[in-house]
Amino acid sequence: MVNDIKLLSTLEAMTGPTPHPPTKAQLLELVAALGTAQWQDFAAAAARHGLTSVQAKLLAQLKGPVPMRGLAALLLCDASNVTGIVDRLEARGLVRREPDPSDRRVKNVVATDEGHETIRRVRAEMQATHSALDALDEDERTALYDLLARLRPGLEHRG
Amino acid sequence: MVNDIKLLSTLEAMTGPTPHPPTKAQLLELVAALGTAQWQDFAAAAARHGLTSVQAKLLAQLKGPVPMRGLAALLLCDASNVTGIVDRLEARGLVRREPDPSDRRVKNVVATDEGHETIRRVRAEMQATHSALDALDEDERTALYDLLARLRPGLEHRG
DNA sequence: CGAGTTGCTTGACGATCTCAAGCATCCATG
DNA sequence: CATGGATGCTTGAGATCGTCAAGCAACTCG
Repeated sequence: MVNDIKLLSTLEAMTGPTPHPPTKAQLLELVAALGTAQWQDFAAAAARHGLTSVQAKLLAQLKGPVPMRGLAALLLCDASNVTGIVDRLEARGLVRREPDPSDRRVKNVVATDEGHETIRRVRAEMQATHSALDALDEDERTALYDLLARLRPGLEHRG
Repeated sequence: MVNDIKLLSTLEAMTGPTPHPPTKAQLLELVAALGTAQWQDFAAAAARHGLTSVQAKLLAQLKGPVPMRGLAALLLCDASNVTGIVDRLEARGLVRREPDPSDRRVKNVVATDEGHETIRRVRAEMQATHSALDALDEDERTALYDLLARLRPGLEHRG
């Protein structure tokens, strides 16, 4: 593919010389470092609102009503763990437990207005992440998005 | 920059049509999802070796001797927290505390041979991450590396 | 109806995390 | 040198997070 040569040289011109293609290990390390940095940015923003990162992560899942069991699946943890997290969020009025009309065993968790507003602010206050993305222009963001989208299938479908 | 147009069209040719540039929110969500997936891949690999993710993360920092204080800075947590984590790693022979020759207050933490070997295996067993990266060819990996490297400054230098 | 399954909670226990206190060691200033 | 203030680490209290086992209520199927 001839264009790939151009792509490579273009990027080298933008970012300084790339010492040949990166090792898989180097790429892995970079991905890990950025993932960690972004998570800490998220945790810090959540802490400013008196939330732990786990509480904020749970709150972020609540676009609609979600049963406890579903939250456990989303967070990849035991259902009994979700009970405690929701307890604390509910005690602060950020979340509500509603009975499921079609199955009386199920309790659906819903974010209150204050809950929605809080998680919206947390996302908005991830300054490090926002400013990092601002360093890219529109074409670069598109390129990044496409590359990351190609990584998704491999990472999500796991045992 | 004329070349960016070529870059964009090249990537579109490789990845299929992109429905216009992604929202910052979409990109953010994708980055978050992949960061989470990679972290869980890491945690699962660590668990197979009887390590918690935090223990594995600490072990991953030990290319050389690092004082307790330095570990606290790297992990962005309180020094008293590091004490407990190192205690448990030391009890399993993965890590050693050595006195610092130039400052008797300091204890340097060093990975034992078994510690190095364990973290090496954990990295090698991150199957989901490895197979995700295998989906990219060499030029794409280079492009991804360069784009991520440009994100680094914004994310790392934080207050 | 009865046996098995599923959804949630509870209790026990360990790991992680922070804060306040404490001890030993440095270091800077007099 | 002496001493007061930093600095590095540990300890203990207390909260959250995470798992597992056990229990109860409700659903499902025969």
